[in-house]
Amino acid sequence: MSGSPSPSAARADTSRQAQKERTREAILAAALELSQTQGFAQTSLRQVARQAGVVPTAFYRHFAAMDELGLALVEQSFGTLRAMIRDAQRDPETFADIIDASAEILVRVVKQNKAHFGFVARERNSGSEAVRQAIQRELELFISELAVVLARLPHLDTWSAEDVKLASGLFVRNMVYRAEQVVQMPDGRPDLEEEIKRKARREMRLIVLGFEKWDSHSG
Amino acid sequence: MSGSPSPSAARADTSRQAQKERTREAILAAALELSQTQGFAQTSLRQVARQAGVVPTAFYRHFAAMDELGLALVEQSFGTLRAMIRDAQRDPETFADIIDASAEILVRVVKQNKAHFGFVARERNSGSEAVRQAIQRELELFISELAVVLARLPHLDTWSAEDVKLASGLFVRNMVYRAEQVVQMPDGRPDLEEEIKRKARREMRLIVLGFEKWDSHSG
DNA sequence: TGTACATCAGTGAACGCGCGTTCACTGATGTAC
DNA sequence: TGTACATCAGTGAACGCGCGTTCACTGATGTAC
Repeated sequence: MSGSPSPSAARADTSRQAQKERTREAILAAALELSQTQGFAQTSLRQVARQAGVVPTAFYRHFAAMDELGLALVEQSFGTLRAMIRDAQRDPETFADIIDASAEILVRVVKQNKAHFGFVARERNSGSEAVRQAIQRELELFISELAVVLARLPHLDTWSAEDVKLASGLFVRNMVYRAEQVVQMPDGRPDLEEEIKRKARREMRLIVLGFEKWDSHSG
Repeated sequence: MSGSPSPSAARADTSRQAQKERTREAILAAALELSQTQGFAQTSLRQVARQAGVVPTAFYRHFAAMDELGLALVEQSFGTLRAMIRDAQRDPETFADIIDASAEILVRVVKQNKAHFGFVARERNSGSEAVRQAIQRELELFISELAVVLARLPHLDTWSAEDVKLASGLFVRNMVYRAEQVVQMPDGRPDLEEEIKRKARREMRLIVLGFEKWDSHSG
């Protein structure tokens, strides 16, 4: 009850630093929203400033150019992606099947973060050189991280590191594809959502069957 | 020897119709080339006209707007993609393994048509609404066409139509991904080229192993 | 607590530029006789 | 073949617009005493 905010915390609301951070967030949010409908490369500095509620020149207090903003959005987006994987790993096993759980989590998290996943899908192949390279590097890193998780599973635990990474790549790229579909899904269509989950599950099962046979081939 | 061109064929070089067609081709080629480095959406009508060697207003004799040009490029690109599949089907079986042949053909054809494949990869998720939808429709069609071919193969010949299409989708999407890599590959790096082929082969084999097991599961 | 000065996030005017689109035009190709 | 007229692909000037970037500025927040 008496836990009143400390003076410094209360002052943070109006401190220069806090205000600057708020403006920065507004710029990031504005760019992300505008990117959703017209793509980041077609989004102008002046549009971002207008949407963020600042004058165009204020932009330069936060980013040297649009490319720098783009890289910040890449970082933000992959933060969301990593949070999803952490989520999936600590999820209590309420699903009998890990594939069912993955499909559920994928669709739920992507739906909640359409802007970030859409940004990655769109700019992966079409962003500026810097943005594109940042995304592809992050995706490679992400595939390696998932490979570490996969390497502990039955069948895969005897594979070579390269084989596990190949499997991880197939999973991630198929996941990216299904995520693109979720992003483009119109609102209020649970039927489409179930259809995507169903397809994702069947694809994952087909790949896993390959795992099992590959295992007995080379193991 | 005496097979001289017919008068009408000779005149075609300077006929109004032939000249118009040549300009149209120049515009398409200019747009494709400019798209490669900066993306189609960032390519302006004036840039295209300049590169094609005509004045900006001449553009309107051929296309109502840039979007119409974009749709023409989608058509052109999928023509290339379909030619690749026909190529693959009538290829004499000089390879013991159909997977080896597919990897070879994929890399060879994509290398020869980097502009078209790059266009599809880039604009698939980031083009204008019209261009994006056209590409996604063509890709779906393409997956259905490949499904017809796959349905004749061992193991798959007993599958349901839906299962075959799922397998076809996995193949095509993985092919699209490896094609993106070939497009981005610097020239004169046969080592990278071999690496991509090798990975593509291994991925296809893993999926095919899934086929075989799925087969005995549900067949 | 009060005062005097420093910092710096955000402002607003101004610039030159490339853009898409309009319009009246030119002159080579095409057609009728 | 030669002439007179029609067609129409490509021209060139002009327009208003939004763009990225510069610059000197303002006034609230921060700091030293």
